[in-house]
Amino acid sequence: MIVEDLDLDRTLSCGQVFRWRKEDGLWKGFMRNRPVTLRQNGCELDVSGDVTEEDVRRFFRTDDDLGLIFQDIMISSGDETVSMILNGNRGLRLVRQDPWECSASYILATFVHIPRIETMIGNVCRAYGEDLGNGSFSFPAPGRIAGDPEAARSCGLGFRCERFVEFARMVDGGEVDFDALREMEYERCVKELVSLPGIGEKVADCVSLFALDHLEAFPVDVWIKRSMKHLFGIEGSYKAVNARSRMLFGSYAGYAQEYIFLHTRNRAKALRR
DNA sequence: AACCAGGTCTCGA
DNA sequence: TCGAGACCTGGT
Repeated sequence: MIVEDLDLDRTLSCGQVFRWRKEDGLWKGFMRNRPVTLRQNGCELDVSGDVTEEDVRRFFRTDDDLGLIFQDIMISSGDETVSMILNGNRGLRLVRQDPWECSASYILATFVHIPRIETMIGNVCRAYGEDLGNGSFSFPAPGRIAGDPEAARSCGLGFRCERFVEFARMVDGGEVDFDALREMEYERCVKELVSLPGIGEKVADCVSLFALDHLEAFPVDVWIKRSMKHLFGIEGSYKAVNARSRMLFGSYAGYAQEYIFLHTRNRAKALRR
């Protein structure tokens, strides 16, 4: 299939997803919880796996017009540094993740390095998920975890275990309405999410942005915190940095966030040589 | 072989 | 609201 304005490497290695890997030129991961392999040459995208073209377009948010989004961010910020960062990393796209998997994963992503996050998620999939063959497992439905909370203890989740299980219970019990969260406005969505176990301001922003279509969400992790101070002189509490950044970048602040994250990480990598 | 981490929670000011 | 301290444990 043909997909414009998509750079697989930038999109899948900028830290928004945890279950994608590049193996000899091929990107292997999941869409709709099914194994998918991707190969890209320019605009041509070869997809193998039990998913439709529509699934792929939905995942990569191909309706998001990067040209328009860049324009909007530039009108809002009017900053040359931003322009350079956006154009230097064009093709990076936000992806649309499943809300349950996204929130459950980010609950595990607290106070640990990324490699360990991936290990924890892998353990959870192996313990509760469906065996899909070739050593790959699906991300388990919340009911699987709620039905056997003991099995979570051997997944190496540490102090996140309780939060993770309790959250799974609530989702399984229908206490979390992701569709409603998607429909309501960003600020209220965050407010609701933060009231759930294991979800603080940062995770709430990640879920809002990566799974619930709130493109103005602006997750502030340690890296973004440093970048915002360095590049734009924005610092302070989470709320302060989040609010000022959204003010600076506008309705698509979330896209700006991903671009800044990738830019900063690439620059840090280059600097190590 | 110690060290430290995509943050959340709790509590006091 | 804000800041400070505690927090499992495994990659590096």
